[in-house]
Amino acid sequence: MSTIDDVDVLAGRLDLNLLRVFMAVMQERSITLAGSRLGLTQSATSAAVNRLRQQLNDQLFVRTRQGMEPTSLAIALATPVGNALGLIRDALEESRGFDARTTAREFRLLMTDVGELMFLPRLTAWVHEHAPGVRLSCRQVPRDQYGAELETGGADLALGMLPLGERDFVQQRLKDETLVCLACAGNPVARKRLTMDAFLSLPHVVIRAPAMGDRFVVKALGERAGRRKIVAEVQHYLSVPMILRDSPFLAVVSTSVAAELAGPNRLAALPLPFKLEPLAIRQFWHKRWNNDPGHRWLRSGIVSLFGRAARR
DNA sequence: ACCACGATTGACACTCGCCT
DNA sequence: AGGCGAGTGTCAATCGTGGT
Repeated sequence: MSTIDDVDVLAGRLDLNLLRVFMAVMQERSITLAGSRLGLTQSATSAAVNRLRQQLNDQLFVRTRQGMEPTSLAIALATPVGNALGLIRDALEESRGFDARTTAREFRLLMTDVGELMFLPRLTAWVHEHAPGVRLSCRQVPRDQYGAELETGGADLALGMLPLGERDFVQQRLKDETLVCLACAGNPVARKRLTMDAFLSLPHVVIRAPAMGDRFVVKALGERAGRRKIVAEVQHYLSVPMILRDSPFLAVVSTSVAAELAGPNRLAALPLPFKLEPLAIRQFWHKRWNNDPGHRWLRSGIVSLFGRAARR
C-alpha cells in the first residue's frame, strides 16, 4: 500500500512527458523514431529515457538486434501507463470538447492491404472533409500482434476480418462480405453464369494475404479444392488486376475489393458457383477508448461509411 | 578492417521558478 | 530586477554493434 510520502515523491519527481517518451519508445522500439514522433532529437529522447531509468531504477529498454527491447518492468508498465495517458487525454479532451474541425489528432489504424483497399479511399476523403487536421496513420502487423498493439497504445483501432476474442476488447460488426470471382471482361466466362466446371478448369491466381478468404474457398470446395489449377500465388493485391487483364485467369476476392478493382481494370465480378458463409467485417478497439470523444467520432464515422446501413 | 547506423555522452544554451 | 540552480533542449563527438 502506498503512503503519503510515496505519493509526494512521485508527484515531485515524475514528469508526464517522460511517460510519453516511454510509450513512444515502447511502440517504436527505437529512440530515434520515438524522438522524431515526439518532435525531439535522438539525444533529447535518449536523455529522457535515462532520466526515467534513474527514477524507476530499471534499464527499461535494452539495445538488441531487433531494436530497443523492453525489460520485464517496461512490459509490465506499458499497459497501465498507456491506460493512464489515455485517461488524461480523455479528461483533457472532455474538458475542451472534441472538435473535428479543429483537432490535430492522429489516429493509428491497423488493417491489411485488403483493408486499405476497402476502407482508405472513402475514409481518407471523409476525414479530410470533416476533420482537415486529422492524420490517419495505417500499419500492417502480423495477425497475432493486433491485441498487443491495441493494448499497449501502438494503435487506436483495427479494421477487418480479425476477431479478437480476448477480454478488454470491444468489437463492432460493420457489414458482411461475400466472395466473388474476378475475370477479364473479355474472358468468355464473363458473359455467362460461372459454372463449377469452368471455375475448376480455368487457371487461378491465389492471393495469400493474411486476411484473404482463400481458406474459405478451400473449405467450401472440400476435396474438389485439389482440382483447382493455380497458375500464380501472390502476397498482395497490387499485381492482381494486371495479371488478370487480357488473360484466362480467375481470382477470388471480396465484393468490396472487386468493386474497387473491376471497373478501372476492365474486369468482371462473377458470383461463385458454390455457397459461402458471409464474412463479418468488424472494427476493434481496446475498451479504454469506449468513451473517448475523438475515438467515438471516428468509430461512428466508420459505421456511417461502411456499416450495414451505409450506401455507396 | 572498414563502414553504416543508432544510442550515448559531454558541452553549451535557453527557460523557468525561486530567492533576495 | 537580477542572480542562481534545475531541467531540458541542440549539436557534435564518441561508442557499440552488426554486416560485408
